[in-house]
Amino acid sequence: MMKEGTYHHGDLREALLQQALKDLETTPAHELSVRDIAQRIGVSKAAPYRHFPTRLDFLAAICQKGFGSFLVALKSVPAHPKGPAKTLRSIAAAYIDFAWRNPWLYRLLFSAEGLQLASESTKTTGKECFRVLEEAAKEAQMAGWRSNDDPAWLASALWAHVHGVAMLRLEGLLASPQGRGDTYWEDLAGAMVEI
Amino acid sequence: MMKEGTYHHGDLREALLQQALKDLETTPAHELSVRDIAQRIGVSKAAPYRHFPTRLDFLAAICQKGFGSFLVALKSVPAHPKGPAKTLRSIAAAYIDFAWRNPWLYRLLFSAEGLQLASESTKTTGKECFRVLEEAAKEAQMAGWRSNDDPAWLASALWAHVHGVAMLRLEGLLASPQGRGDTYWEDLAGAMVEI
DNA sequence: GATAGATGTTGGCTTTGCCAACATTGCTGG
DNA sequence: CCAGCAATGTTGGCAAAGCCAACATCTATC
Repeated sequence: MMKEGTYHHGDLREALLQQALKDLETTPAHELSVRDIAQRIGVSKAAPYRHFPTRLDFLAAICQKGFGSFLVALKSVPAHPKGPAKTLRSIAAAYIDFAWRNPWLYRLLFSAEGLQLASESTKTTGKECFRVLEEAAKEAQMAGWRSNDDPAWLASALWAHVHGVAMLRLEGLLASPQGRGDTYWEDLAGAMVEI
Repeated sequence: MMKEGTYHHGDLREALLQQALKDLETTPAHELSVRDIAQRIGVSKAAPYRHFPTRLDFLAAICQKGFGSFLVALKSVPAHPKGPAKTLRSIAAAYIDFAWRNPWLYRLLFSAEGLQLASESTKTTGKECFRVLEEAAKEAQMAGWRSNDDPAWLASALWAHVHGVAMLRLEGLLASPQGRGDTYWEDLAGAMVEI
C-alpha cells in the first residue's frame, strides 16, 4: 500500500522545518498549516506531531533556525575601513536587509507567537543577535560616538530603532526611497548614528 | 423560541466591534473568534457576516476604531512648557504608553493582517497619527533640534524609533527599568532627541 | 398595509489542530 | 542472530472556526 522503504522518512523533523522555512518566504506564519506541510512532504497529517507536541512548538523550532540564520547574517558583516561608527551602520543595514529578505520569518521571530515557547537556546541565540549590535555600538562609543550614554541603554535604543525601521518597512509604511541613493535604508537605520 | 423583540439586535455591527475591542485588551487578535464573539453577544454564529464579508474585514473595522483612539491619545498630549523638544518627547512617551495599555490592539494596528484590508479612511487616520509626530518634530527642529535634517526623513526615523521601542517592550525584550526613574521609556523613546 | 430589503437563524461544508488506536521499522540486549 | 521494544508513521475521528445557502423575521417605504 506504500512505496517500499518510505514508511519512515529518515529525518522528518528537519524536512518539516525546511519546508516551513521555504513557505515563510512567501507566506505569513499564521497561514502555515502543519497538515498541509506534512502532505506536501508526502507524509500523513498527524506525523508532525511525533516531532512537535503542538503547532506552537513547531513555530518555536522554526524560530530557533531563524535566529540562527539571523545571527550568521549579522556576524558576517565585515568591519568598515572607515571605523567603528561606519561598521555599526553596516550592521544596522544588514539587519534591515535580513528582515526585508525574510519578511515573514523576521516577523515571526519577533512576534508573541514565535517567542511564546522559545527554548533557552533560542533565547540565547536571540540575545547573541542583540550582542552583535551592542558590541558594535560599544566600539563606536569608544571611537567617540555618544560616549557619554550608558552603553547598555544606548544599545537598547539602537536595537529598537533598527527593529522599528525593519518593521515599518515590511508593512510598507515608510516612504519609498525616491531620489535617495541606495543607502536610503542604511541612512534611516543610522539616524541615531550621525557621522 | 426567542425573546420578543430580540430578533434584530439594533446595532450589531457596533456591538461586535466593541466586544472585539474589549477582548483585545487581553487576547491576541489571531485568537479572536468571530463565532465566539457573536455567541457571547447573544446572536447566532453567522450574524456577523451580514456586517463584515470576511474575518479580515472585521479586523480592518477594528483597526479603524483603533487608529481613532490612537489619534486621540496622541493629540491630547499638551505642549510642554519647556519647549518643543520636550513636547516631542512627551508625545513619544504617550505613543509608547498607548501601545503598552493596548498591547494586542497596537500589534494589530501595525500588523499585515490588520493593514491588509484597511480602508482609505483608516489609512488616513493612520497617517494623521504619524503627522502628529511629524509636526512635533518639525517644531522641535525649528527650535534647533537637528535642524539640518530633512523633516520628512527625520520624522520617519523618529516614528520607526518609537515604534520599535513600543514593540520590543511589548514582547518583553527590553531590559526592565531597574533603578531608572519613571521616565525610563520616555528616555528610551527620546534617544534620538537629546536635550 | 403590502412588500422589498435588511438583518438574523439554522444547517452544513471545509480546513485545521490534535488525539487515540493501530502499523511498521530500526535498534539493542540476550 | 533475532525477539521485542521504542520510535516513528498511518488512519479515523472530534471539535472549533470561517463561510455559504436557504429560510425567517422585522422595518421602512410607497
